[in-house]
Amino acid sequence: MNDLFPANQGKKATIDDVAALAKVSIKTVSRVFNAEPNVRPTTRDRVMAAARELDYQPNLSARRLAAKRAFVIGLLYDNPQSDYIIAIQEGALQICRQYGYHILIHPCTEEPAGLVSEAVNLKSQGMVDGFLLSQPISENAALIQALEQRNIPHVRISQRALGGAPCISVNDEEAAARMTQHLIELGHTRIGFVMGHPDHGSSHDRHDGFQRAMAAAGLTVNPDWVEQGLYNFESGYSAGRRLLAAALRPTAIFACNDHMAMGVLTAAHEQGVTVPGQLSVCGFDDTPMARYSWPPLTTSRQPIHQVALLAAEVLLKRIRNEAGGDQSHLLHCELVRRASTGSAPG
Amino acid sequence: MNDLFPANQGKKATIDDVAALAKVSIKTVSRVFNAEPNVRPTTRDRVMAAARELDYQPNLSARRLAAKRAFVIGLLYDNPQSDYIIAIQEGALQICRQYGYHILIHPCTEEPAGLVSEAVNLKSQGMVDGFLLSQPISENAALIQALEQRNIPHVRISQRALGGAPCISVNDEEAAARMTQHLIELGHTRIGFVMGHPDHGSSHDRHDGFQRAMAAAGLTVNPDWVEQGLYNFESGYSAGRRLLAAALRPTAIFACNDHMAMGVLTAAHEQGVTVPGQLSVCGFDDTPMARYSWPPLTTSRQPIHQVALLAAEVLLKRIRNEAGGDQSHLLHCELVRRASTGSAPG
DNA sequence: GCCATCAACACAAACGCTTTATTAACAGCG
DNA sequence: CGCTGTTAATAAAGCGTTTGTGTTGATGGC
Repeated sequence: MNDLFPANQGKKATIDDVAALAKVSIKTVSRVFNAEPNVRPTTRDRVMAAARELDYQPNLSARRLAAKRAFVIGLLYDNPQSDYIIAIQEGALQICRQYGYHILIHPCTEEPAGLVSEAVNLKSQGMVDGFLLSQPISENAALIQALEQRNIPHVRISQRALGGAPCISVNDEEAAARMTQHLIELGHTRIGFVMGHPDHGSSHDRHDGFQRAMAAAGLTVNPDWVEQGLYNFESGYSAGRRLLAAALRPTAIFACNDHMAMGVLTAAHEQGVTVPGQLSVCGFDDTPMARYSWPPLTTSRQPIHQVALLAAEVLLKRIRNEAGGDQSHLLHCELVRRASTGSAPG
Repeated sequence: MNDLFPANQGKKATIDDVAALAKVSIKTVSRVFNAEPNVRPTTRDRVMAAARELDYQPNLSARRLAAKRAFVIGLLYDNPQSDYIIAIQEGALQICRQYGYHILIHPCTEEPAGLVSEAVNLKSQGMVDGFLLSQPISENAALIQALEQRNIPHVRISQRALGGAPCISVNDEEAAARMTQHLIELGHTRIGFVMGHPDHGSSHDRHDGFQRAMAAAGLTVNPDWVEQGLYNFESGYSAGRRLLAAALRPTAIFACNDHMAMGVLTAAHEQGVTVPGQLSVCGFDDTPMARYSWPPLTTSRQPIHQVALLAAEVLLKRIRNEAGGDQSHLLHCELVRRASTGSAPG
């Protein structure tokens, strides 16, 4: 800490102080701080020196008022999975810091009724410059339409194209097919599937991938072995119980996310079914939990961090009218083999 | 959606428009919107009606500049546990919304070197009005001192008193003693303990509680059965392996948090030690994961949500100079019995 | 009926920056 | 050397609030 006298006489320096000390007009100081052209290097240095000496910090409120920009992006989400949200927050923040922006979080835990007006107000009050929409709220048509109609910059993290805004997607279909193929390669033919929440686009994509891989291997999907889940532990648990209660039960269960896979594992443990001896179980997402379960869960790792980086970058470029502010991106998952999947019994 | 023409001719209404329509001065409009006294009810109604008609939204940037308040609080944290942070964010946000404030997140994942100046800048730039400090950064002496020295409002979530700011604490010592007592009541006398990260105050408090309860029951703490951990799965796993490798091993292991308890569970599973038949395991925190482990984990539920509510409320009162802005609070945990603890064998 | 009191409101000056014109400096060119 | 065009810097006008100082009309005590 070399700032023994950081609060210079208790008064914060303003742009006028800097201009006076550097013997230039305030506009020139503004130019320097906004990296605008038409400033001679020598002048620039003089301004910077003066700013440093006065410990000058541009007042953000004033900048915002004058420039009509907030230097803040809003992060909208209604996903209850902490790990996912935290990863998105961290990734987005990493980019924001590079651009000198900040993040305002806006979880929508309650009914989405007031959500649209809340979001619009946030923008019209000058709180934020745009929004990053995480799944599944990024698939809310009313919200997207409202943002689009008012020209509010936004970038969506979603598997579904919706409106004209850029969209950062993960190829869930492909990854689910890859996972199914992994089970098939282990010799499984009786494969059960636990679907995710029907409102999430990802749930359908993963199901599609499963179906495609099964068909490609010439295997039939037994409808009795396909259960509807809700992306949470409880739904996975009850789906697991139902699947394991069948007269002829599957030798492998592919749950659409890790939480449900954990539920399936618990159902198996309760009934004394060994994993992966008698039953292989796999999930999706590679949540931290997947490494800590017993046995550790085979799953598919989403590049969440990468998604967040891209989403924030595209949004900021969009806000700042830079190139690349309208590009969508498609990312891929990575299969993570752990101990919960093994060769088919018999 | 009843706002078919929300953007009234595309131009946002200002306080002048409202004043003109209501036939009062802008100062009066300001009074109404800030709930200040000296406005006749009839006048107030006229202003509100005009505001509604024009869909007036006070411009926050202008308010901030003029009032020198940001209507935003910063949330500082360096805790890697997503569930904890998300819970804190949600609780704090709940209170903030009541007061019309917002939250700016500021995780400090890297070295805390620049942290102090970052935080101070955030305040001096007018980005935030104060800070909510979560564990363990709330125990960073340099940061606390800097905030205190510059009179930056802050509230700490921590077990350790530090400086003069209000502190929201959880009685970890008591809860750990209660948990230990639970094991003793189940007949255990050979009880192992996995400590948390030495930098976290909570780790020491929980250890103290354990020691106290053991002493109170006339049991001796075998130093061979006390392992140092780091509050993560891996450290719990290796501590578990060491404890289970002992010639005479404990019949119960109390891990200082759920992550480490999961590690102990995995170590037990690997060695074929049945839980809770041969070994009881308990954790601390009641993370969502604890419900989903096998067997479900006995743990101690921290009132995280309550902590966040209180912390935000005290901070906002402090910022707004209301009563209660200097009160510290101490909350209590709740023992959550699940299947991972049972009677001592033999 | 007059002066003090007070509620209710008007006016104008900040707040600290960006932005739009505008002027000054400076080069190239015939 | 004067003309033009470009670059560097200035002056002044907002941005939409809050806030301090003034002003007015109504109330009440004597």
